[in-house]
Amino acid sequence: MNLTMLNPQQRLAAETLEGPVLILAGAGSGKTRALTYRAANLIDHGVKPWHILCLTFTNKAAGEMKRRIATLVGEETEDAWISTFHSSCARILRRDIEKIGYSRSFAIYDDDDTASVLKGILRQLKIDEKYLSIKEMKGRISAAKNKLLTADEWFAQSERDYRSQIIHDVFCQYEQRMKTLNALDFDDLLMKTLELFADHPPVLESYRDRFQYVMVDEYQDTNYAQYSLVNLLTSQSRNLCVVGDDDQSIYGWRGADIRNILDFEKDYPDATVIKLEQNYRSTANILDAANQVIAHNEERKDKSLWTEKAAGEPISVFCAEDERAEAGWIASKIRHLNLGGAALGEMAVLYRGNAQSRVIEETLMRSGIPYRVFGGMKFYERREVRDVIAYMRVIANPSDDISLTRIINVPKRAIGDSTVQELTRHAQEQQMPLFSALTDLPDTLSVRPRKCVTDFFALMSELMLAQTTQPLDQWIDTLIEKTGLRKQYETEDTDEARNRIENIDELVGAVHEFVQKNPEATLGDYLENIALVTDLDSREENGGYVTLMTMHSAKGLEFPYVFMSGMEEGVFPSGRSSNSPERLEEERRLCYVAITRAMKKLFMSHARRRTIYNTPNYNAPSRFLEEIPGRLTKDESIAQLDEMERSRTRGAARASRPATVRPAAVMRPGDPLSIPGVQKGFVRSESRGLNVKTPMPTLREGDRVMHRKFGEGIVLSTRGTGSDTMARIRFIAYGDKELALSLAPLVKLEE
DNA sequence: GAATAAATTGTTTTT
DNA sequence: CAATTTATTC
Repeated sequence: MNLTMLNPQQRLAAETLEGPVLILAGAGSGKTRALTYRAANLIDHGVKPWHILCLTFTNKAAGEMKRRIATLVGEETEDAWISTFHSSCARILRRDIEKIGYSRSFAIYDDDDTASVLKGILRQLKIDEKYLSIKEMKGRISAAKNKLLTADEWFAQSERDYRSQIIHDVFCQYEQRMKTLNALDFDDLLMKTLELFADHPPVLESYRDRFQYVMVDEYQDTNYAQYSLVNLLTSQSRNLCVVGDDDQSIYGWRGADIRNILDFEKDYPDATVIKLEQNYRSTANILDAANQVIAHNEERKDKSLWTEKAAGEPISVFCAEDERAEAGWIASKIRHLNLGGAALGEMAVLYRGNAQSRVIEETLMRSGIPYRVFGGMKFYERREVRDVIAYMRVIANPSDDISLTRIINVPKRAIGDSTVQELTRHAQEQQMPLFSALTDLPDTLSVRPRKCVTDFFALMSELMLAQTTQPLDQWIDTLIEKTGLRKQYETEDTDEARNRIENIDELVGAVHEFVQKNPEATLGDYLENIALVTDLDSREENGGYVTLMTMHSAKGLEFPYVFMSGMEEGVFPSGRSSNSPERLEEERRLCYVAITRAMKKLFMSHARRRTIYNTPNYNAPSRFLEEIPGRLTKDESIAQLDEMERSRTRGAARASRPATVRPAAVMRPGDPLSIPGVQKGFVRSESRGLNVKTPMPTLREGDRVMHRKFGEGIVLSTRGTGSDTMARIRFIAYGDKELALSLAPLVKLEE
C-alpha cells in the first residue's frame, strides 16, 4: 500500500491495524482520507473485505468512503459492510428478526408514521394533548430507546409519579401497536438488533466472526445503543478503530453521548491514540477564528488545529437592519463572488433553524440566483410522494394500518372518516389488521360504503398480484395508472398540482433508476432504501446552485465560500440553550463546525430586527461574533457605507453638469434607520455625515444601485426630469420600489 | 361525505 | 404568518 500521500499522523492511523485505536481528527484534517487508507491497507495486508465493518451516520459518508476505498483497492470492496448504523442494523434484522418474534417484512417507520401511531394511542386513551403532547411522547420514547430502556425499565428509573405512569402506559401501548403493525422505528433498528444479539448468542457469534475489523466514523455522535452495539461486536477481536472530534459533537439533544469519545481511553487503556491536527481545508484566518471560538468551551480534549495555508481574507461581518436586508447583503455578495468567477456550487448559506431559510430563499429567487434548500421539507415528506409510498408499503406489508389509513381514500373514493372508523373498530374487535377488515366487513356498514370498500380491496388485490408478476419498474407504472394517483392532479390547473405531478414522476423515475442499478431488487429492497435515505444524500457537488442548509446538516461538508446567517443571541446560540451551560457549549461546537466548513472566505451576518412568529425581535449580536478577535474580521456594515461614499464622490467629480444639490435628508423619529439602541453599522452613518446632502445620481435602466436601507438593486425604468426624476428599482431584498432620486439615499454602483 | 370556513397553534437541530 | 386541524354547511 502506498501511504506516501499521507502526513505522519494519517500514516500512523492507516498503519495501526490491530487493537483499539482512537483517532482524534480535527475539522478538515483528512480523517476520511486516513480512514479509507486504513481500510485499504487492511485489505492490502490480507484481511478479507467481508471481515471489515465501517459504520457511519449518513449514507453520504458511507457512499463516499465506499467510493474512495474502491478507487484504492479496486473492486474488492463489495463484501465489506460500509454503511450507516441504521442500514447495517436493518440488514441484520431482515435476516434474523423472526427469532425475536417479528416478521421479516417489517416496515421502517419514520417520524411522521410514529407520530400517527402515537396520535391514535393518545386519542384512544383519551389523553389530552395539552397534558401530554405527541412531541414530548416521541422524545421520551426515543430517549429511552437510545439508552436501551424498555417501557418498564424506563418507568423504574423515572420519578414514578402519576404523569410517569401515563407516559409508561402510552409507551407500552406504542410498543404493542408497533408490533402488530409489524413496524420498527429508527431507534428500534438499533435496539432490536441488540435484543437479537442478547437473546441469540449464536447470531452474535456469527457477526463477531464476520466483523473482525470495525471502524466507526463520527464517534462523538454515538448514543448508548450505538456504543453498546460497537462494543459488543468488538469485545472479542478488540479491533476497534474510532474516529471523531469531541469539538464537533452537536447531537447531544438526540441522545449522542460525548463521553463515548472522551472516555475511549478509559474503556481501552491500551488504545493507540492518534491526533490529526493539521487542517487542509481553511485559510489561517478562518481556522484561527474557529480555534478562538471553541477555546471558550471548558469540557474538551486539548488540541489545536494548525495550517500551512496563508492568512487569507478577513471574515466579513455584516450588521443588517432586518432579516430581509441581511438576505439582500448575502445575495449581493453571492452575485459579486459569482461575477468574480466563483461558481454558485462553491457557496453555502448556513443557518441555525430551517425557518430562517424562507427569507433567504425569497431573496435569492428575486435576484435570480439558483439555489437548493436541503433539509426542511424533504422530497419523501411531500404528500403525493408519501401517498405513492404508502401504497407500496401496504402491498409489501399488509399489517401496516398506518399506511393503509393514509391511502384508503386517496384519491377520493368515497370512503370517509366514519367508514374508516367503523372498519378500524371492527378490526380491533376481531384482533386483525385493518386490511383484513376490507374483506371481513362489519355488518353495520351500509350498502354504498360497502361497495366502495369492496372496490378498493379489488384494486389492492390486483396490485398485489401484479407485484408478483411484473418487474418492479413496470409495476410502479401500473400502480400509478390503476390507482389514479397522478390523474387526480391532472384535472387541476394549478402550479401546486403540476408540482405534485412532477414529484410523482420523479419518484417513478427514481424507482426505474433503482431497478436499473439493482436488477434483482424487490419492492422490499426499494422501501428499505428510501426509509433510510435523506435529501442530503442527493446533493451534487459543484452543481450550478447555492446550497442552503442548517449548520447541523453542513457537518462533514466543505465549501469555498460560507455564509453564516442569523448570528444573533437567541437565534444562534438558540434561545433554548441560554439557561444551560452544557447546551451553550454544544451551540458553540455547532458554531465551530459551521466556521470550519469554509475554505476560502467566511461571511457572517446578523440582523438588528428579526421577525419571529410575526413579532419583531431585537437581538444583540451573537456572543460567538465577539469571541472572534477583531484582527480576523472586517465589518462590512461600515464598508458598505464607505463604498457609498466613494461612489458618491467619484460620481460628483465626474458629473459634467453641476450636481443637483438637494436639501439635507433629516432622520425622523420612527425612521427604520434610527431605531434606538443601535450600536453597529448604519448608526455610524450619522457621525460620518451620510445623512446630509448628497448629489443626485444620474441613472438609467440597468444600472446597479445601493440604497441605504434596501441594499442592492437594479434600475428598471426612470421617468421625469431634474429633481423630479423618479426611478423604479428592483431591490434584491425588498422587491420593486419607486423612489424620488432627489430624496432617496442612493448611489450608483460601479461594476 | 366533501367542500369550505373558522380556529388554533407552533418553531432547533435529524439518522 | 402559514399550515394544519376542526367546525360548518351543502
